[in-house]
Amino acid sequence: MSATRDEGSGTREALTGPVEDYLKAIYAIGKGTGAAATNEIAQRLALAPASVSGMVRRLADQGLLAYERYHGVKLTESGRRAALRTLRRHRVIEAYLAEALGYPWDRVHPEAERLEHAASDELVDRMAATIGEPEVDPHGAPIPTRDGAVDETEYRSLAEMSVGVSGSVVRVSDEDPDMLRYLAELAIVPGKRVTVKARAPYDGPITLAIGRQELSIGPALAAQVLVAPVADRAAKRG
Amino acid sequence: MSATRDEGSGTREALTGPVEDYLKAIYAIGKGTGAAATNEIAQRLALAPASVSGMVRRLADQGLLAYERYHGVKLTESGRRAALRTLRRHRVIEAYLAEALGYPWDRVHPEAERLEHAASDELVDRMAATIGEPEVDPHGAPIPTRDGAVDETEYRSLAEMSVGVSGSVVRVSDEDPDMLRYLAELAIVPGKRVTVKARAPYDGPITLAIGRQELSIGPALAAQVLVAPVADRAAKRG
DNA sequence: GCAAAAAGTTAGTCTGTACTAACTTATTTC
DNA sequence: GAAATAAGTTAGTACAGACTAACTTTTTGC
Repeated sequence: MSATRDEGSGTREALTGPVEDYLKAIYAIGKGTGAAATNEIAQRLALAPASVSGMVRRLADQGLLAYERYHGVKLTESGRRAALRTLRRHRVIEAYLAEALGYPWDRVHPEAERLEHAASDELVDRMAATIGEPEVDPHGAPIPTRDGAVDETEYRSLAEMSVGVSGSVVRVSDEDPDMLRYLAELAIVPGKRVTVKARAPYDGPITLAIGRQELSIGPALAAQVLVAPVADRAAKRG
Repeated sequence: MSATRDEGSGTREALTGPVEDYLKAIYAIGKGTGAAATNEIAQRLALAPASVSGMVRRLADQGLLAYERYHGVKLTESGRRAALRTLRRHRVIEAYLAEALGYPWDRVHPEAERLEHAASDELVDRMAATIGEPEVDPHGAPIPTRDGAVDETEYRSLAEMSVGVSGSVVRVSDEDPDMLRYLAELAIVPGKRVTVKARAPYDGPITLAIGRQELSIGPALAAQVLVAPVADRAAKRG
C-alpha cells in the first residue's frame, strides 16, 4: 500500500494479443463483475497456472486488474472497458465473416480469435456498418457497443428448463466447431422455438420439440444452449 | 558443411509476424532474386542493423535465406514462397478494404500491414473471390496468385520518361498517406494516361499533361509513380 | 481443528525479438 | 596500397510471455 509507482495512467497504449486474451477470459469467467480464479483463467487459455500468476501481476500493475495474492482477480473499470472492446471486435468480426464472406458458423470463431488483435476500431466499425450494425454474433452472443455497453441478461440453458416449458433459443456456445455443426443439423440455432417434452432421470437425454420435429439431446449439449422464456400458450400447441 | 541438423523441412509451421516482415522486406529489396544488404533491411523495417544480423542468421538456419556473413542475404525458394504468400495477403486485403469496405486508398496500407499476419489463407481467398479476383491492389501493385506467381514487370517512373513521351500510370508507392492523398488530388492514379510536357533542368519540376489538365510535380514525387509505355500517337494529341 | 488435497505462488529457465556498445571486415579515397 | 569511412557482426542486456519444479497458502473433510 505504499503507492510509489504511478501506474494506472495506462489506458491508451495498445494492448498485446496475449493481454487482450487474458482480459477476455477474466471477463468471461467473472461475467463482468465477479472474480476469476487463477486456475480457471489458466484452463480457459490453456496455460500453466504459474504463467497466469505472472501475467496477472503485470496486468494489476497496469491498473487493468484488482489482484490480491491467493484470492483471484477482478477487472477494474479500465480492464473491463478493454475486455469489452476486444469482445466487440471479436463478435463484429464473427458476424461480418458470416454475413459478408459466407463463412459457416462453425468456422468464424478461430478466425475472429486472430483478427480481433489486429483489426483497428475503424475497421470493426466499418464492418459493423456494412452488415447493418448487428446486435448479436452468429451464435447469438450480444455485441458490445462502441462505448462499452452490453446486454448482460443471463439466460437459462435447455438443461435447466422444466418439462412442458417453451423457449426461444438465444445463444449457443461458440468454441466447438463439431458441436456447432451438430446443432445446426438439429436446427438448434438462435431464434428457434423449442419446447422441453421430456427429461429422462439420472442425467438422461432431454427430448425437445422444434417445429414439427421431436428429438433428444444429452444434458451436456443441452447445457450449451441458452434459451429465453416465451409466453407459454405456445407450449400447449407444440 | 557437416549438415548435422536437418533444417529445411521448415516450410509448413506458421511464421511469426516479424519473420513475415523480414521476408517481405528482403523480397522488396531484392525484387525476388537480388541480394539485400543488412542496412537496407534495417532501414526498411526501422530496426537497428544489429537486430537484423541476428534475425537473418536465424532465418538462414530455417532455410528461408541464403546468408554469407558480411555479404548480405538472398531469399531461398522457400523464403520466396513465404514472402509472396505474405505479399498476396497484404494486397488482397488492401484491395478488399478499398472495394468492400470503402477505405480510402491512403489508409489501407497500415491496416493491411497488421491483418496480413492474422488472416488465414481461406479468408484471403474469400476476400479475393468476393471482389472478383483482382489482379492489382489499390495502388496498382500486382497481387501474387495462390500458387506464388507474380507479374514482375519493371516499369519506368515518371522521373525517367523523356519529354514528349506518354504512358499509362500503373502503380504508385503505397506507404506515404500524405503523398497518396496528394496524388489523388492531382488525379495521378493507376489507369490514368499522362504525357511528359517538359522537364526543368537541375532536378527541377516535371510538367505533365493529364487529360485536359497540365501540372508540375517535383522529381522526388515523379520517381514514385510508375508508368507503362503507351503507343505514342496519343502523345501528339495530348 | 488438523491432516490431506487443492489452489496459488515463487524461483529459475527458455525463446523470440529487440537494443547499445564495441569490435571486425569491406570499400573508398587519395 | 594504406588510412579513413562505411557496413556488418558479436557480446551482453532487456522485456514479454511462456514453461517446470518446488514451495506456500487456503480449503475441505472428517
